[in-house]
Amino acid sequence: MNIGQAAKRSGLTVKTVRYYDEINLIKPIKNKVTNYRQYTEAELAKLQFIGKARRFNFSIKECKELLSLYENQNRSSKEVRDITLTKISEIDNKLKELKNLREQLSHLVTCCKGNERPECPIIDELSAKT
Amino acid sequence: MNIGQAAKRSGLTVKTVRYYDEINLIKPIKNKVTNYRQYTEAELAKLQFIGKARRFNFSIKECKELLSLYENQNRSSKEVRDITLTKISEIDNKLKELKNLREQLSHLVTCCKGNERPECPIIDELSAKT
DNA sequence: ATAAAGCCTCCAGTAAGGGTAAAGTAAAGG
DNA sequence: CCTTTACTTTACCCTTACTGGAGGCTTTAT
Repeated sequence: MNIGQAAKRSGLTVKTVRYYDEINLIKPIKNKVTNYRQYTEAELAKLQFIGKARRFNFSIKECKELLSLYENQNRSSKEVRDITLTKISEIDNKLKELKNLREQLSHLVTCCKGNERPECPIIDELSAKT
Repeated sequence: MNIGQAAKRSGLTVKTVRYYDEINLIKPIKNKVTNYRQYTEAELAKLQFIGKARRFNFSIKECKELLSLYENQNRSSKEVRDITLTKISEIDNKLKELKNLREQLSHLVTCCKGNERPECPIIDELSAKT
């Protein structure tokens, strides 16, 4: 199938699918005459796989690893699990950081009157010498 | 003072300070002879202000707004507060999204045996049609 | 006098595509 | 058969917020 079909059926944009070809993630064969990309059902399945992995917040690099495990019948489920655990721990770090930020910002907000006057504890905090 | 001093005292890198000049965030005067950037104490204070705002997760664009409020003696604290509230709500959205992802991934991990065998519920999930 | 440190500009790269343009190709309608 | 419309191609610049490096001045220290 052409790239438009592959994109539609995978829920990705044509741009994205073309990008995945460019970075050697999923390279279809090309029609020698028209120079159009030709996607097989197997390649479509990989596009769908990548799309889902991306939605799970895996980076392209991680998607590449997962894809090679997906294609490898001799994989150990441990490898997949380890990548996932690493991702979870990254998410945990990000969560901790964001919670901390939220805490600090919301503290500042409660201190600020939010009126027409210029006095502002938020600005004061941002101006404070560390 | 020269850029090296300004960078050191603001806790930013020389590269970053130069970048802030380039994007018209904080533009020092330049010595006509040596072409060196010359930072005043007031500009240093702004660099410190930006540094802190960035650490609070404000984007450069938001830093620009905050900086103009910082410099405006007629500001209303409400404006500052509103920017901060918007930032908090963005953080909340991100938190929600990350918590959701974490939930799903950790569920998958508990389903996966993580052994030497190839059967893997994580791969299966990523392979599943939508 | 010379070497090291500091400064300058310009160029390229990062993640993961998005936007647009010019041009070739295909399919449908008249 | 011709035209219009839809699809595809490559190529280039844009995004965020910098970071790194090359090559070349200036200042400072020895």
